[in-house]
Order: sequence, then structure tokens, then C-alpha cells
Amino acid sequence: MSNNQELADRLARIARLQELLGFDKFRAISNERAARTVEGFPEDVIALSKDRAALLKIDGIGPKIADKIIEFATTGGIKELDELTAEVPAGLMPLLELNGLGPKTVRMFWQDAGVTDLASLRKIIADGSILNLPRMGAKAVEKIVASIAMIEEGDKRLALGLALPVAEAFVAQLKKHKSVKQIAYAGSMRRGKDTIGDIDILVATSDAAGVAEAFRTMPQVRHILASGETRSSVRAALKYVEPPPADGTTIIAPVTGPTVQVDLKVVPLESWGAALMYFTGSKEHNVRLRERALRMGLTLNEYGLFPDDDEKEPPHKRGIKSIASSTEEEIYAKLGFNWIPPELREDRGELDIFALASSEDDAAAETKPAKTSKKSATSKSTKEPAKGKKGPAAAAPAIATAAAAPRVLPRLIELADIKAELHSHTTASDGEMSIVELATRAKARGFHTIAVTDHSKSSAIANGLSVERLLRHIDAIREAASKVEGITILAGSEVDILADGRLDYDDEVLAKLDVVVASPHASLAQDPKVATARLLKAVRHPLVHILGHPTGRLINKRAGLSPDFSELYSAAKEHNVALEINAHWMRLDLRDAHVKGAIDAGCNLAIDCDVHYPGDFDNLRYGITTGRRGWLTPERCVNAWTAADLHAWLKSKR
DNA sequence: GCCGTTTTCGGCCCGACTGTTTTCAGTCG
Repeated sequence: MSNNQELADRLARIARLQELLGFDKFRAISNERAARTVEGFPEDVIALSKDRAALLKIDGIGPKIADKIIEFATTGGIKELDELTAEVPAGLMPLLELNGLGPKTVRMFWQDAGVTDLASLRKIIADGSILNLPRMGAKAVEKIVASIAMIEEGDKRLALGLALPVAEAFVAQLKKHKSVKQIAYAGSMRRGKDTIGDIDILVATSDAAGVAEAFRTMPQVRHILASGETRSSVRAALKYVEPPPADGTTIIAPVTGPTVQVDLKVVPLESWGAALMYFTGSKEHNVRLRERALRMGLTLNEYGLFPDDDEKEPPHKRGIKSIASSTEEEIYAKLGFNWIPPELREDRGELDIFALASSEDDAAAETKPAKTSKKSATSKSTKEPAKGKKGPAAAAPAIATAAAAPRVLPRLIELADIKAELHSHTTASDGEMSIVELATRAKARGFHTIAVTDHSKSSAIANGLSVERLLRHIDAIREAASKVEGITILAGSEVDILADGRLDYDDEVLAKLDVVVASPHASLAQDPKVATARLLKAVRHPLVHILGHPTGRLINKRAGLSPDFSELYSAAKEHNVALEINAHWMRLDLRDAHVKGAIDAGCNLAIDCDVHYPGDFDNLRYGITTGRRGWLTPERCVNAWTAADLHAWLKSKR
């Protein structure tokens, strides 16, 4: 686990303990918010902790939390956390994970009924004494029992690549319903997160009952959890198709396999934009937008943007006309923003880019002045742009320096920008296609270049090539290149980075290759210091072009390496090595926050499909989404370069 | 615990839903 992740976990634990202990809830919220900030922070926070002033510049981090970060960096722990932990029975914390149980209820169980863990909660349910507690009726208990069952099944977040096809199938099916005016999936899926909790489908229709009925009766629906007039909720099968085995047969997951929760929400057509924004999130992004609305004398909810008149009843219920509601674009515009791509809506600087311009807009806004009771929420990052700083702090707080960036969001990478695949496997190692088939498929996608990069000798399990086989393979690639027109076929290798950082082939062999992708495949639980040295050695190797799946993580299966990313980024920039975003949905490695860090550090990135099977080209969308979440532009993605530029870069390392 | 272009105290985003209640607390997204 990375330092940032460990610190974020600790801060989040402090927040949860504070809630359980009945502290002021805003204190807990502050710790929780700091946890999310640290988690998404592109630089290693330990390195950043050497400069307290830089820490304090980060939005949401004040003196107390800065000290906790410094304490964690120097001692590896946080005393406050230990003290809070000692006050609460260890078994109580997992109860917070139960759906429908919040800190207030769990605290009440603990204080009033002596519940200390799941077992003692079960006991008061079994003997019925739970019914004597405040607000505990038969239905409430029934829900708790269901939540316990759910958590025992292991309710992990699902990889995007498993969930997205399910969502698309629902959308495609429901679109056929004639009454449907608008339909889209929203939530973290629309933002392109690497894992999702559930699928939110939004629909605007003139026949809510009919669409809900169609939704509940789709063939992949296994259970109906709730069904109302405007909301329905089901669990649907993941119709997950495995990559075909060698004999060409296709395995489809059985109907009893894993399921995912899908929620359908019916919204009024005139509120489509507001509802889509609201349900797309993120929560943090929405909070910032609503704070901004308040400063402009407006209020934003899922029905639209309204004048803020201080009445308690929501404006849409009083027939107040919205200022904007039907499209996302008009709502963002009224708030002084261009439309923000969903992948950026994480409150990681996407709103601050406009901050300088928007403070001028505030004065010119045609709406009434903000009320005195609602304080301005202008973030720290809108203060003076950081300038003239030296040392680690100068590069570190990307969030804090966002105001210094141009006032226009970058033009993010798109699927159509990709013109080259630089990481692919053939039957020579563990792929399914011949060189010619691989090249033909790449050409059909409009690519100008494909690099054939089979595994190196140490990857025995993947049928890695000995030096002799590699040399013959290079000849075969050259021959195929002369046969297939309209695409450049490059001879490459995905070379193992051995545990000590040496590469799996000698330099004279590597020098014969057009493209070297160096990737870690074994020893993926290494100590971070060792891992850093290992990857740095590969990046500094003069013949390496791309660092492949740098951490080796597998989503929900393997954490992978936790190198010091700041060092990795600066080495990659210095040695002109592209860092890979491996587009396979099981990897997505680098992940979004790392991409942002690499971009801020000035690195180039590669988005590659690591093609083994024909269908693997389709994983490109996940790599693109991950790149967009990391603010990747086509200029910084080697796969989006012209053939001339790409080939010149590759040759520059020969 | 953080924050500030009415600032160093007194606030802190918004609404739906649920289940328990007869007006609301707690949870969720």
C-alpha cells in the first residue's frame, strides 16, 4: 500500500472513530475530507511533509491535520488514532459498513445495549431485545439482517470492465422503449473510476411505469430489491465473457454467478441536466458547485439552479422557475464554468482553474448578492499562485498551484486520438494471434503503427522467448512488415524487469529492437524502497522506451508495487521514458492519480492494450478513461503522436 | 477541524427516503 493510501486510511479511521464517539460532526468531516485529499494526491505525501507551509496550502488541510501528516511521516503512526482506537471496541467499526447503519445508530447500540461487535448485534436481534431500542421497529431490524447477509457475501466494488457492459446493455434495451426521451448511466461509472459500487441509470420518460416494468423484467435481472414510481433497484447478472481459451470455445458466466446492483431513476425531462450532474457526482464536486451557487445568490439541487430566497421549502416545489436545468452545459455556464468532462469531476482542481476568472464573474453576476449568513467558500488554491518556491514543494502541491494554470481545461485525450499500439503479444509467447493478424486488426482500427512485444525469457509461464527465439522472431516481424501495407510493424519486446532492476536481455540484444517495453512481472510484493530502486534502474536504462504496467497491480486481486512515484516521474522525464497506462480493465496501471502526478511532473505516457486476444483492443476505452481522469492530453500520449514523431522518439534511443 | 474580499468566531450543501413517529432523526448519495 502506498504511503498516501496508508495515511488516508488512518485519517478516515480517525473520522469514523470521532463519529462513533459523538464528536462534533464537522470535525469528523474535516478528517474525512483530508483523507480523500491525501488519497488522490499525486505526489508522495511523505516527501511533501518536509515542508509544512506547502501542506497548509492544500485545500482542506489546516494546522492540526498538517501536524498529523508530519507525525505519520516521521513516526509511521498517529498518536491520536491510537488513543481513539483504545476508546472503542474493535468489533464496533465493521458495523458502520452495514448498509443503513450510521454512526448514531451504532453508537446507540453500543451505549444502550452493550453491542461491541457483529456477534453481540446478532444476539440482540435473535432475542428480540433490539426492538426495545429507540427507532428500532420490525422493518428496521429486517434491513439490518439483510445488510449483514450482504456483507458476509463479500460486497466488493466491481471492476469497471465488468460493470460497464452491464450498464450499456440496460441502456440499449431501455432505449427501445418509445417513451424514453433521455437515458444515460451516471455515478462513478460515468466518471470512469476503475471500480464502481453500483450502476445508476437515469431516464427521462413520459411512461415511468412502463419503463420501470421493462427494467425489472430484463433477462439479466436476478432479484428485485425495490420498485417504486420513480426509483427501482435490482441485482443483475454480470454477463461476463471470459477471453476464449485456445480451442476457440466461449465461456459465459453461469446465471448463478456474481451480480451487481442497478438503480433506475426516473427524472423530469426539464431537469435532465441538473439530475445528470447530481447523480454523476462526485459528491465533492457537487458540494463545491453548490457552495459556488450560494456565493452567487443561487441554490443548486437535482432539479435545477434556482434563485436562493431563503425559504425552507425547496424551490421546485413552490413553482419557482429555474435559471438553468435542462442541460449540464447551461448549468455550468450560469455558474461561470465551461462544461466539465465527467472524468474530471473529483474536486481535484477542475473548478479552481476557473477561479481567477470566476471571482471577476462574481462581481458582474446579475443575481442578488450572496447572503451574509452563507460564507464564501473560495478555496485556498485561488489565493496567490505559488511562485518562486524551491525544492520538493515547488513541484509537489499540484492541487495548490492549479490557479496558476491556464483558465481553460486541457483538451483531454479521446479514443480517436490513438494511432498506435505499442504493447502486444503473438503466438510466439502467450498471445492468440499471428503477427499478420495482429497488424491487420491494428490497421483496421486506423492505427499507423503496431509494435510486437512478446514476453522475454524469464516469463516462462507466458512462454517467454529465449534470445535465439527472439532473434528469429525479429526476422519474422521484419518479413511480415514487408508484406502488410499501410501500417508500420515494429519489432519489440516486453522485457521483464528482474527483481533487482536488471533487464531480462543483454544490451546488444535490446539494441536490435525498435521498441522496448520494460515491465515488472514477478516479486510484486517488494518493499517500496527496493521497488523504487528496481524501477528507477529500468527507467534509467538507455534502451528502454516504455515502463509497462509500472506497479503490476490487479484490481481487487493484487496491490502491486508501491514505489516512490515522485522519483519515478522525475527519472522518466529526465530519461525520456513513457509511463504506461495499461488499458486492461483488470490492471489500469498506472491508475488515475498516478497519471495526474506524471502529467504534473512533465512526463509522457503510453496507453497500451497489452493485446493478447483480438478483443483486447476494445480495452482501449478503459485506458483512455483512466488517462482522462489523470488530465492526459494527446500531446503527452505517445500513442497519439504522428507516425513521424513517434518513430523519431523511438529511434532517438537507439 | 477548517475557513475568511462583511473573518479569528460561528458557521459549515441539498433533498429524498425510510421508518419511526405524529413532526422528525438518521442515512444515503
